[in-house]
Amino acid sequence: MRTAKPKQVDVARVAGVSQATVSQVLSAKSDFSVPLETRQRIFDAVTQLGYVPNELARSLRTQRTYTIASVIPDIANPFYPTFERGVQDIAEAHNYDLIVYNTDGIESKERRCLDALLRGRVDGVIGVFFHLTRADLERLPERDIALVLLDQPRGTNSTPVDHVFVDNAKAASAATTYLLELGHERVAMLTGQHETLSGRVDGYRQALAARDAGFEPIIHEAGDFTEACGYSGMLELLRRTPRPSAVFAANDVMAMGALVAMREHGVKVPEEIALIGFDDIPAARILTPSLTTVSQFPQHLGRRAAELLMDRLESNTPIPPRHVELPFELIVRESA
Amino acid sequence: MRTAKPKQVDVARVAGVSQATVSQVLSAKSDFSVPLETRQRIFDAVTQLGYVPNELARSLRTQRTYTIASVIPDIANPFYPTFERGVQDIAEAHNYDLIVYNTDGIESKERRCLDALLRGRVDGVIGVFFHLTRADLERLPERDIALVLLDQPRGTNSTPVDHVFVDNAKAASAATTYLLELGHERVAMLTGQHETLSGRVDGYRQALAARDAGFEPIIHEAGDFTEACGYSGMLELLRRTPRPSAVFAANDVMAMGALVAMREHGVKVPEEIALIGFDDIPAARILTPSLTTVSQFPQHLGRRAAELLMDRLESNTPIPPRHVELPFELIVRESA
DNA sequence: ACGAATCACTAATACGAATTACTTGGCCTC
DNA sequence: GAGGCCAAGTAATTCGTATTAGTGATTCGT
Repeated sequence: MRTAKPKQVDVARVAGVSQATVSQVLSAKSDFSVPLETRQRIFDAVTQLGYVPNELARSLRTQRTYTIASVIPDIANPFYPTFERGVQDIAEAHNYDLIVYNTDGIESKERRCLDALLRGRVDGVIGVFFHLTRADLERLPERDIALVLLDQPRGTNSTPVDHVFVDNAKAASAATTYLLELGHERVAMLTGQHETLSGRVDGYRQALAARDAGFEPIIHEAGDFTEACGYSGMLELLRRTPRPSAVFAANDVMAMGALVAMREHGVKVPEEIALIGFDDIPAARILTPSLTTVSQFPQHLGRRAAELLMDRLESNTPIPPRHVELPFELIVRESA
Repeated sequence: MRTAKPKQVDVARVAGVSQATVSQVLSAKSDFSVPLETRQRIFDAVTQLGYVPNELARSLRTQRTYTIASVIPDIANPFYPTFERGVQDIAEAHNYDLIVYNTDGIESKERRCLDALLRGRVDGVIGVFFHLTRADLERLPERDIALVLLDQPRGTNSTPVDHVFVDNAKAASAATTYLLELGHERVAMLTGQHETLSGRVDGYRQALAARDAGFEPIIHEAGDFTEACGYSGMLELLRRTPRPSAVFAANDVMAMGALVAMREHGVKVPEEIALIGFDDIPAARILTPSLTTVSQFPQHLGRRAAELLMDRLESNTPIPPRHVELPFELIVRESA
């Protein structure tokens, strides 16, 4: 049986050349002249031994890992799989591997994750961070790890950090305005605690203010943006008198919970209470009633983020920070 | 400004010791005696310089990467995010990172993926492979890369490859039997081309045979197990005379498509045609009517697979191959 | 025919940490 | 006061590949 893990020296021995030559031929940089006959001997030795290069050693030497990381709250949140798929597709096309971290939006996990990322195993990071500060994150570019954030840029920054984002406030405002234009007189917002999606709440407020809605914002904060919270939050809203005539949920998952709550209480959607979500998760289209929602085109978002990262990784001149705003779209279906 | 990437030698210089000592102290193996005072000097130097260990170098030396890979068809298929989450949770608890590969169930991608995995960047793999042969996959353990397959074991094997699986045939048979027991006289199966989920078709056939159903299997193969195929496949089934009285879809995604098709054609579910899916994806519960389906407990599946892998990685004695069958459950909801 | 240029290749080193084998000095014991 | 032992380290090597600086042999130009 052949030796378990042949390396370049072994190939070299079999082919009757030096390890350096093997490296030259295999990495195909081609600015070295090696006659075809010798190349062939090397390739033969490679197949004979079943040689496979060791990426660790290569990466250590070249300082390139051809791996990127993506940091998200939770892959089980239906917004992210599509997003990840976008990232993957671009990464794969450039021959990069993808490491995924779930932070659950928890500070300690974000921090652990940052530590791991600093240890040199990835060339770049695409991330959603809720707790880490600008200063925390800048440690990445300081160590030559490219960074693309999925977030609205705050302030001007000099460090090379790219941002890809959808203007959440604008989008939320559009959704709210749509409800107001339908003639709703009490539009409530159903959101989670924590400022995570605060842009959406801002947009809701702005829309009410801008159209002089004639009622105070009704903002119900229920837990952590899960379906269960959407459910319980909606129950609370149903208890209010007067009931809201429309509900804008901070995301589709909460909207789903709200829908279940209303279904159980025999509340007709949209006749009695209209409902709008945010994200256009795959299930939104299939629900009954199908969910009117705001799409951020997650796959596109992922692709775009990955493209920025790839640009940065493959450019040999420094690139100034770029802020890419991507479009949203209000997808009108049955629920509002 | 401090130097961009301090290494152990830099720490050593500042602390006034040798690099070897720094390594000893930081890796905390503790069989070396280093007085507290020296340790403290080293830790101080670490914080002063902002030293972060380089995992690549460490991995090259120790032959451990603390990274595992998970190979799945498509993270955007709603079965997998939950599964991945299970894997992640266990991996994270053991301080392992996770690389995700999507193969789309395509042979070329599976092969590329295998090549990447052989390059030494991961300690272990959890995978779903449709095309690679036993011989292909055995190259992993041969190179000391642990392997857990999500698949029914075929034949006996001597190489240390673990299997975690749900008996698809048994589960499909249970679903079909349930429909038969409801009194359905023409139960059709809606599946995709390709043998991917053939166990489920087998189960369907077995159930019909076992109960002497009195009608020929009605198996409609439509494309690649996507919602679109479920939709078009269901349209075909609706055109048949007589129509089936119940449909068993090979997975929930197809069932969703089928549901849409029936909704559009005014077919009442389950009154006119009953519907059962497979997988219990998160949306199944929320659909109208909610979907009766077979759950494989994907998160549990992921956790179990990861646990087997961790066992193998952390044991220093060889472990014989293990075959773990996990339970399924027929979740009865409204659609059947 | 002589230096220059080119070809085909190699020796040596670096990447950053882990690890093994060894050194040094002090103390204790008999 | 010889021998042994322990504490507190260090020098040197290793992991597997990429890369730089060369080397000896041949060919070319004039």
